Amino acid sequence: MTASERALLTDSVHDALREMIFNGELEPDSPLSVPALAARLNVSRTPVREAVQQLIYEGLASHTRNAGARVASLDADTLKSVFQVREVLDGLAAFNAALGSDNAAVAQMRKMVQVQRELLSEPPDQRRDALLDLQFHTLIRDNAANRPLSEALSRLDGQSHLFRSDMWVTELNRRLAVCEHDRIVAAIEAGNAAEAREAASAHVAGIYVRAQRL
Amino acid sequence: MTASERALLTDSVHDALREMIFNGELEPDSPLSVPALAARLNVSRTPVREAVQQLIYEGLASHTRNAGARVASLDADTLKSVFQVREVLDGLAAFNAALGSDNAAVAQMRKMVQVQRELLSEPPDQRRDALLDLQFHTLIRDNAANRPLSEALSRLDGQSHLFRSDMWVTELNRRLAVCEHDRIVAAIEAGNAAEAREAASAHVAGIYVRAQRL
DNA sequence: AGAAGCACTATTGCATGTAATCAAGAGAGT
DNA sequence: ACTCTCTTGATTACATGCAATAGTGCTTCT
Repeated sequence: MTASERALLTDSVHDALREMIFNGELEPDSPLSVPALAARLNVSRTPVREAVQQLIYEGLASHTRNAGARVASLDADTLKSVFQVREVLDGLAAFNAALGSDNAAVAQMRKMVQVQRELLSEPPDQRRDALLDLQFHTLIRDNAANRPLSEALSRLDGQSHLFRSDMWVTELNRRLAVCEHDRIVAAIEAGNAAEAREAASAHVAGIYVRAQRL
Repeated sequence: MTASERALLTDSVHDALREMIFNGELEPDSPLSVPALAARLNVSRTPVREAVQQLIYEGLASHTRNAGARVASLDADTLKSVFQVREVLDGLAAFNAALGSDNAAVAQMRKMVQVQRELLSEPPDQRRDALLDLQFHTLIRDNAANRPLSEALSRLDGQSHLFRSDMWVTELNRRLAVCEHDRIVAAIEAGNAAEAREAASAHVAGIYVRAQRL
């Protein structure tokens, strides 16, 4: 046993900042002042600086020379680009998952969709619903057995979730999402890779199209 | 004019390290000791540390807790994964480029392929040929008008070029590469997006398959 | 009033100090 | 010879110091 299993400070800070961003505690375009955050989180500037750089790398923050970083805000063009890439990569992830998932993994997917379906009868909760959706997509790409793919998708998902609007919680979209997730899982369970790819791509495209009409 | 247009030290170091890695000066699995590199490059440890972290983000180095970083080495599985993702992303880039490239861009592409064709009559030079190939692919994705796509591809290209073997310089592969590049450019010039995607995907797949039989 | 210049403050980018930690090799015991 | 322990040396992870720089608000001039 290597004694210290304590997490790196940098990573804790990174997680904390991610959380703040997704919470809305740090809104898009908020400045990310290293000294201020260091004081707020009771750590020195170094781990904060490194965490902020990770955010920049992930596309969750942007940086300008000698002017520090701010939380990224997605303009319409970038959003479109992100979803265009997700369309093919989520498709690929589903394709691979259809070839590689074992029964346990499929069962977990089914369970997640089931949870979402049951929540349809309850009032919408944007945070919760977005988190569930994120977890579902994460589960699929984890079964794609392709690390570079997972990492790329992870960044794109993060950027997607920067864009949070009321649209995500309309009844129509919640129902459609469950329906589309169902189709993806069914294809994966059947081992039908081509269908899984098509279903996942269509799902991502659908999310984007529905986001367009606010 | 904002006075100082001098590049950030961190970025210079980052570029220097990339260069060393692609040169073979730093071979895969070489340790990246921050103090040693700092001394070698005559800068303090901070910019080196940050540059190394950028390499890690890019997938050009890997890191283990309290043990520092080393230059990444691609095992067969990872290489396969990288190429699987490149297959769809380079396809998407070509698709977009076919829709968005202006005449000047197409002319530049044509010129690059022409240069490669002319070099066929000269003896192979792995460094030069790999660089040309990289530039060609970069040119196409720059015309895809999709920043997230470019960034993802940039990382994957970097990882691809970590894997450098004699295979790249066989006569057969050089000829096939020119031929395939030609097909891509032709499709882009014709504005035939579907064909461009297919051509680019096939090209990437071809590179991988040929790399397999060493 | 509006523009231009200026001093001030906060922050960055880089340098360096330091305790904790790990890898590696010497030496002792079996 | 083999393993185990311990020391040694190097390195990381984090803290902090500091000069240079960008933004901010005030003052002054037109």
